[in-house]
Amino acid sequence: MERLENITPKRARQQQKELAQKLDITGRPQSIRVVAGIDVAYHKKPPTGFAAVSLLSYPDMTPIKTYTELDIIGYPYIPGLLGYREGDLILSAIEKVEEEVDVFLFDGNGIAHPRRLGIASHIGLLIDKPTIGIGKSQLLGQYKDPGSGRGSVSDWTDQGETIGTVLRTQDDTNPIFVSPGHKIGIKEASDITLKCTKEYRIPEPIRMAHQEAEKYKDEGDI
DNA sequence: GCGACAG
DNA sequence: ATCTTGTCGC
Repeated sequence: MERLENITPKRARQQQKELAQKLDITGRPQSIRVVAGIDVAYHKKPPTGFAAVSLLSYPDMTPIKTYTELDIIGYPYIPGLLGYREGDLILSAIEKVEEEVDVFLFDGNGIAHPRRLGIASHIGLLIDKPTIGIGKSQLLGQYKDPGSGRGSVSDWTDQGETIGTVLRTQDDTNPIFVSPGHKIGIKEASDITLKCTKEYRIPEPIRMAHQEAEKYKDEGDI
């Protein structure tokens, strides 16, 4: 099978520009019943990574099931090329999912990226499903501080174009950076993300995947 | 050239 | 991301 990680940084950046042309950032998923959160945890010794894909019902956020995958990571962390580092591992985990998933939430950005192809957009194109990128910090661009209350949003722009929203998910807590990955619009991505947030800053699907990935890490070495 | 840089 | 203790606050 095609190994996403076997590509030089130079070629990867060129490929990103091409793939970004195929993105669809309009509309919204038909009816949303199941959302999945994805996260990857790392071991230190062998560059080992653990991916977790947690499925939750929408909008109540009731846990359904979690799928995981463990493997060696063969690509370094290079800002802007996160998809090439975690892509293969994540795709393997997603292939195991049997249920129908309506939207995937990623730990990382969507079109809020130097070449408009953050990991959420990249994976979204490969699986041809709606995806949303959730960042905990600002990678690029500008924005006006949102209000201090939960639900306050502000446009996130870069190079003169809107790339997402800065969303306050809890009163008086740092906002999160939301950008559409693929097959979803900016407004829709922001609204869905807020509904996936309960009592914490981070959306439940991603919190669960994060938690599951670390749990799996403790248990067994490869 | 210099500084920044999701996870 | 990961390495790590205590500590302020609901």
